[in-house]
Amino acid sequence: MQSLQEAAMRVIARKGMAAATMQEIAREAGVAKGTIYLYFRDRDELVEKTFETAITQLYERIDQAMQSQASFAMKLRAIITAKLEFFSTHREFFRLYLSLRMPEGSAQQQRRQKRTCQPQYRARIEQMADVLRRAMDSGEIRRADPFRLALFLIEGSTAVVVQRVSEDAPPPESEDVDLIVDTILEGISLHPQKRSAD
Amino acid sequence: MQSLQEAAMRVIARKGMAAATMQEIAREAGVAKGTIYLYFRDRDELVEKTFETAITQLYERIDQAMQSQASFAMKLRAIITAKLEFFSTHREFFRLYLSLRMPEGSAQQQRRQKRTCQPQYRARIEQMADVLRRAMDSGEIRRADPFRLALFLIEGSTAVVVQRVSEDAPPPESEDVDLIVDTILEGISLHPQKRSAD
DNA sequence: TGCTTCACTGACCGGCCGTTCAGCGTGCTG
DNA sequence: CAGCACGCTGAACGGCCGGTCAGTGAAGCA
Repeated sequence: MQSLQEAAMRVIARKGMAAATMQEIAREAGVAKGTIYLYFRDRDELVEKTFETAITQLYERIDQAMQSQASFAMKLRAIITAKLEFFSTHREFFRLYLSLRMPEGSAQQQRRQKRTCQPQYRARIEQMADVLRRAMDSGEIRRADPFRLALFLIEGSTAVVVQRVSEDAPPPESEDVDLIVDTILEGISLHPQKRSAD
Repeated sequence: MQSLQEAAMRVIARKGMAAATMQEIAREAGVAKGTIYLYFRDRDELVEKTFETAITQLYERIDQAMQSQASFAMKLRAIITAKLEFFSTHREFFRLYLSLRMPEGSAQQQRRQKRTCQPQYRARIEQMADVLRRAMDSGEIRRADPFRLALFLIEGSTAVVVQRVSEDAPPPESEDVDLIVDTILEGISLHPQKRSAD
């Protein structure tokens, strides 16, 4: 049920994955603990389904952002913008996202995670790597290992989102988007002799 | 005791933070569970001390790398190299490092983490931000929020380390160092009209 | 050899939390 | 109104795990 997933997300956002108990999720949703088990087999399924519902929304946003742009630079900007915007309207989801990116929890939980959440994350990196690969082929960016570049880019920007989520009044999204996109595209070096031509 | 910390690190590397039980850490160290409590007050103290011992080594390496270099570009390269080298000889430590960077676990554990592990991580970002700030003042790099840049850089390179640690035969460190340093300094854009002058 | 010390042991305890299920109320049906 | 279906409840259960402490045995000593 919708409201159970929302409750789960809120509790996880507040307490963290490990400390979010079924009891508290039930209380947050205004039902008894047993009720959750009418809709989800166990805790893992609740968490997994909650993750999937939310991450699918993020992916749709990003896919959309990607397809509607021509040049690599514009695609990159659109992707980063979509990500920052998504997480500023879905702050609740962010902590769950962070927890499920990497394998944690008991061995049993890890097996289930491997089936669903991890592949989702991996697929997203592969997708970004593809975008990079195509941009390399078309000569828009220089050649480098696209998978590692994608990792660097995605995790770097995730770190900025972590910071934004923890701030009471984060700067406008466009500012952080500029910081990320400019750094990736142009780097941070100043070349006095070359730059004087600008 | 040394060997208890090493055992803890190995078990956490194998099973993950949440699934690493005192029982298994004791078995790994070849002692009884109760023995651990002769040297550490509780599980949290064991984990915390283990983390501190290892992270201090990493910091020493990085401090050393930083001080022995003049230009920002060389400093950056030295820092990234130190990080990659450290984690390829201390793979065991990496999973613990990942787990304690960000707050997780029960509310009680989080309080303890906040006292020791989190500040360590935060301090490292501040340190990097300082290096960036000085490079901006000296005109070596362009101006941008140094703290966010530091976050981006550190987490981006951590992501590359995650990948390296999971690979059976990662490429030589220098290759990944080049990828990271070049991306940060010069970006990934190709500017056909400008580059033709190279 | 008998006594003391002390590092170490591991069975046990208590609490926590995911999971279950007998039972309850509500509303519909005949 | 009796009978039934059904969504929901929450006390109880069981397993797990961190933490404890009475006990063990080896080593040192007189």
